[in-house]
Amino acid sequence: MNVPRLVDHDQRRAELGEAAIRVILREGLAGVTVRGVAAEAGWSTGSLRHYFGNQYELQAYVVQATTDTLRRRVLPRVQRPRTADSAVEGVATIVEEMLPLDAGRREEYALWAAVVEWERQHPPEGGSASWNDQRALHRQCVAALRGHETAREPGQAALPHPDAEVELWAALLHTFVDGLASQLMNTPGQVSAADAAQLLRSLLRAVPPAGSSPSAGSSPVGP
Amino acid sequence: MNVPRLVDHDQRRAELGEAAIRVILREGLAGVTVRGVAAEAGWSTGSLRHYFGNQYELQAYVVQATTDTLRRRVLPRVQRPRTADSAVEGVATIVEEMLPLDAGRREEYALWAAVVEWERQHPPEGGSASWNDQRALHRQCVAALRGHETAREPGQAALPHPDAEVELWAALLHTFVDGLASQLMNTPGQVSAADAAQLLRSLLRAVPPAGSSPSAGSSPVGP
DNA sequence: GCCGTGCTAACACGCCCGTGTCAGTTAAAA
DNA sequence: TTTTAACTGACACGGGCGTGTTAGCACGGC
Repeated sequence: MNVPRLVDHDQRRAELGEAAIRVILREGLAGVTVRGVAAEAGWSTGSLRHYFGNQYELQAYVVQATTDTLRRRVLPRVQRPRTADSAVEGVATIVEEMLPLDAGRREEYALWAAVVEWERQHPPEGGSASWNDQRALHRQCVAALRGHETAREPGQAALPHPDAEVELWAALLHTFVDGLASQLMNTPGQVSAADAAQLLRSLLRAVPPAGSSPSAGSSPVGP
Repeated sequence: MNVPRLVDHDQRRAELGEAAIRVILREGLAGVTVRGVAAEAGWSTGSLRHYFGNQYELQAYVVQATTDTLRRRVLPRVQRPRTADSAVEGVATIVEEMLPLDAGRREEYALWAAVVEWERQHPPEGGSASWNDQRALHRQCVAALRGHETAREPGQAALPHPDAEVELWAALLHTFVDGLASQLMNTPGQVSAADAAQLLRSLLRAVPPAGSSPSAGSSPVGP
């Protein structure tokens, strides 16, 4: 049986994925067209369609590739060891790794927003695995936050921090971070990076008010 | 001089605006095409283009009309008098008027998001009047919040609430509300309306921690 | 009744899109 | 060297888009 020249499909697809990411950053997810990505990669549409039969397949692959890229870029920064002056500063530096505070992180957030847009338009139907995976970025962050909160607090390391309370604080922080990111992306100039950093620290100082608990409702947010 | 039949341009444009709003709700701002809006209104493209020479003019008008519609629908609800059991509940019911907690408010938020998207793609250049106007929706809410905070707090009505502190709390709440709205729109099912209501009240209970101030930086957010 | 202007709607042009088809090319196996 | 299957790239089709043009229509004034 003859075996003609064979190209590494996975590598070609990865190459396509990088080109598509450039297209997303330039024109958004709607700009990820068969013709557009092929041109960006320097191919013809026929060649591209030999690897992706559909525009749907192309976009689905690109979204998955973008997800992986983001995980590889953001997670190490979030999880890298820190020597923070205070618990507030420690958590703040973690959270800031995911906020669009400079050009690089703005790119990352734009990519993430494109993934969210895709998953909103194409609900995962089968299993909720996909965007749960996305959310894991924030989720894993607030988990790290929990570690910082309970472990590194110098003065009150032994204070009772019931899981429900920490869970609530994490949910509050998660939501606040979403809002901060939304403001940084949608209305730049209205809130600067420095403003965002200050606001974040203000919230971190305010939200676990040392003694009094914010009276957690029974599981205020889903798993 | 002969004066043939004359139609009320403003009324026709308003009619077009309503059709365009339906299109936005169905297909998003990108669906606001000359052909699409004309078909939605039951006109021909030629007729439409007699009132709007450009797609740009059409979309600009639609965005403005949407802004006005939102103001007319949301502001009265925000400003209506309330008899709240507590300050937290009072502010919560105000803020909830702007959160996409049911189908109607989801529609309003989708329209508002379309306006924000437009203004992000077409920066106002001349003056920052336009989206400042948009932001005024939230802004005016947090102003109402300030009134509630200082006036209606039963137990500690005379406590010193320096303007800088209230300003900071308002900014924190504003950002939190943005995040809550973003989560409700982008990942429904992840956080339900009831979850959002609970989270909001948890934040309101936590953020002004009765006595200790969150140590406001000098003007943490712009005007 | 007639006119002329404002309005209407149909068509045409060029562009970009997704998709299908298919002759040509390439390189590994025989 | 020949074969052959995988790969390439160009073209065509249908459709939607923005926009320009233009013939026809309606109706207030004469």
